[in-house]
Amino acid sequence: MNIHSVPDVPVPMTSRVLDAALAVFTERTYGGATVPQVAERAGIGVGTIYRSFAGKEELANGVYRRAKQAMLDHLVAALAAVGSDTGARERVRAVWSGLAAYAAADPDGFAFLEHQQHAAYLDADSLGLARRIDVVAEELVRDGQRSGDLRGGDPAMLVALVFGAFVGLTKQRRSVGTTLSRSDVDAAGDAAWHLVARPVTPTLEDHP
Amino acid sequence: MNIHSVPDVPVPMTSRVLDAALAVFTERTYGGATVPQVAERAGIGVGTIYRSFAGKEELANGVYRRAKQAMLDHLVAALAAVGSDTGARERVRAVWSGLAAYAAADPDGFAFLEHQQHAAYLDADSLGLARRIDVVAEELVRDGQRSGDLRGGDPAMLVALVFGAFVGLTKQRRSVGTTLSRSDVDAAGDAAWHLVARPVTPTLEDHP
Amino acid sequence: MNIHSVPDVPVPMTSRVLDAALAVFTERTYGGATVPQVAERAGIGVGTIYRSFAGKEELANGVYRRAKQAMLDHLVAALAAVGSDTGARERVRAVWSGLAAYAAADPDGFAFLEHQQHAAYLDADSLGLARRIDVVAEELVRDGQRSGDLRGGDPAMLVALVFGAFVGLTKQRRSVGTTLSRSDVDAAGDAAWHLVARPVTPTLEDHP
Amino acid sequence: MNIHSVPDVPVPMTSRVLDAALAVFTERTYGGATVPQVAERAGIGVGTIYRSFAGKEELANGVYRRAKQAMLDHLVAALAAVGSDTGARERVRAVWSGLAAYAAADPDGFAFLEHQQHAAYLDADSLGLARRIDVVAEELVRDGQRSGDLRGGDPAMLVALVFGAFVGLTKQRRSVGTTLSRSDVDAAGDAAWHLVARPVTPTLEDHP
DNA sequence: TATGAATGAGGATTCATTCAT
DNA sequence: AATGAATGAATCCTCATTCAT
Repeated sequence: MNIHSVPDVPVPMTSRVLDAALAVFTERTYGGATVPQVAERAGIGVGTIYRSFAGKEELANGVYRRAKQAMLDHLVAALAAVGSDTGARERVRAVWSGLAAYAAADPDGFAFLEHQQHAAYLDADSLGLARRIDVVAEELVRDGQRSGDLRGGDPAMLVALVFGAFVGLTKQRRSVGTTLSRSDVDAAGDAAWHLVARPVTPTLEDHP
Repeated sequence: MNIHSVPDVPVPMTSRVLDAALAVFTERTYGGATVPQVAERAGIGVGTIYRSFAGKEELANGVYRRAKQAMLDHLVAALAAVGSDTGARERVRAVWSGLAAYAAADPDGFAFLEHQQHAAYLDADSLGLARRIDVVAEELVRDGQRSGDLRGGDPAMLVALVFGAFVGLTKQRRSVGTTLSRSDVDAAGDAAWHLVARPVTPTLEDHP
Repeated sequence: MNIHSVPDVPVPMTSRVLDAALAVFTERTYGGATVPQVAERAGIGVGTIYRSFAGKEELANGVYRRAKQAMLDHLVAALAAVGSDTGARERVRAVWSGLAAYAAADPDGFAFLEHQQHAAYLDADSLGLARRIDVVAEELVRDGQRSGDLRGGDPAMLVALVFGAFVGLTKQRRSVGTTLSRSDVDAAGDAAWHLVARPVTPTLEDHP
Repeated sequence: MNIHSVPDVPVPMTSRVLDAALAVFTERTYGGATVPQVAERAGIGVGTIYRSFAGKEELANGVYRRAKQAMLDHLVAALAAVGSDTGARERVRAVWSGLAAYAAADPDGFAFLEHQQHAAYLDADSLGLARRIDVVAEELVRDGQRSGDLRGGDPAMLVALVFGAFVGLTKQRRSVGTTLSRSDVDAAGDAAWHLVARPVTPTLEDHP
């Protein structure tokens, strides 16, 4: 039924609630969503939600955590696929593809993660998970900078630029109602590579 | 007091309300903000808000419109400053600086505009304004593509990538609590240029 | 301009306010009317109302009192016109015509007086005035009963029946949007007379 | 508990709310009543009201409809009791008794129906019901006029006179705090009969 | 004197949460 | 375990009243 479900296995309650909550929170924002709306979407009674989650806030943390973890899993899987001894370009490509894979597999999850102001309800665990993904990405950038393949500057900034570019892309696609094709992803990924690649022709300017 | 105020002139009610609403909406999201919170922030009574705005929704449209217009003004001003006969690189730089100038002058406004799900309350006028800014940017990209300075592909996609990169940058800075320095902006702008620049034939330079 | 105004004399503030308040209270009920609505109807500022009346409640008492007094005046005038030495039939006719004259001259006032639940805001003076009109009518009934022209029973009850019949008539006419013609009034007045007239011994006439 | 309840059956929520709303609306007018007042009277939470009724307006329609229907039922029952082949006098008596029976069984309902300005919130269904009761009464008058038992004139007017007289009676009784006794009703009903009866040729009796 | 902007208590309505079934 | 009726605090909004102009 969705990225988080397994065929032929009855979807457990918690998962159904998270699915519904993700859909509703994504569509209406945490603050704009109501628990009854989540219940209706899940096809269950309101009270049932409270059997799995202490309240709306914990529910939102559950949604956030599951999505963030899935995104991390996709990134890690994409990086693992190219191996750890490839060049920076391959690894950036892998990251970009990993993001695309997750965004394709769980568009609502991706969109939800991009909402601003999660701060109002995120707990320490959720924040820690968010931090881990940043750390992975920043480490990657540092590696690339060390090898001379990536441009210099604050790794966090480069990560933010690439990640932001990808988010911008998905947002635009969402606004026009289309999905990213394989070639769109590749074309944009190529562009994103140049965003962080050590500029060519720099030979003259950088080291005269 | 803020980007929208003029020294030594008493701030009109509407403006005070918009200022407060922007701050509260940005901090807590439209759905998470309450009208009393806005009133308290503005230092006025709740009822006073309803003298200037028909309701929370119209208030949010006012906030959105003012911010979007200011962003557009900054972009137009930055482009006007470099003239219309400059090369693509100069113009991309101008756009990037214009965004930075607006984000620096009105950080809350910039952040608010980046919120997702404005759709729940934006009216036709607001949507029209949003569209205008996109049109300006896309036209710029088309020009650059025609002259061969920018890479090919859907102009809207390139705009989304650049804009997204900038948003990612501001978001990251906000999360660590620092502001963008002039050199940060320039460094990131240089990176963003390569995001859209026509790639130098990679065969020779990259793998000689 | 209305029953309470005199030609060529500028309408004093208090009167304008009462006129507007009567119209609004009649149309929307005391509880459903707002002071700003009264102000707008009067073509004046809200604050101005509070220069003549301490509040909405006192305003309603003013409206009530003026209307009740006008009704009393009409009744007294009609009775005076037929003199005090006429028969019961003439006097009942006079009362009926007096009511009709007032209802014609000040339809809103008449309708307002018929609203239920004035009790929520009427003060002692207003209640006293209301009582006076009842006393006049009951005394009239008692006279007629003494002379043998009117049927027996609680005078207050007979008054209530006649008065109620008249109110029912005006209400029905209001609901269909027509006004009472002279002949309507007379026909209904004739019927009303039989309501209180001492019945002719039915044994002979009805079953000869 | 009231006219609408059945012994030994737990009063359903809707009914409890209607009972309370009737009491509060009757006492304070639709515009002057508040939903919390209704809730308190019903001994339930405010939110509970909104489970049975969409809002104050729909609640008022429910109250109106239930009362109007009950009044209609009483009239129909009273008419059925005398049969359709009786004379006009019997049928007028039946109507009068039916009104009295309803007013006795549900004084608040009767009083509420007499409020003016229901128009502000009544919906089409409620208005249709109101019309039905008028149609029944007018048809009765037309029958009586055809048979020569009732005086001529617009049937709606005669209905209005009789109905108005009854309303005047209940209003007066309410104001003095007493209830109508059987003999009061009969005495007043006799008077009301003469209100609509074809007058006996006045020439002989009045001026022999 | 007349005004109407400003106010905040109060009104209608919603919604997170509980708990008896 | 699951439900959804019931709740009342919290929300949006209105309006009687005040007061500086």
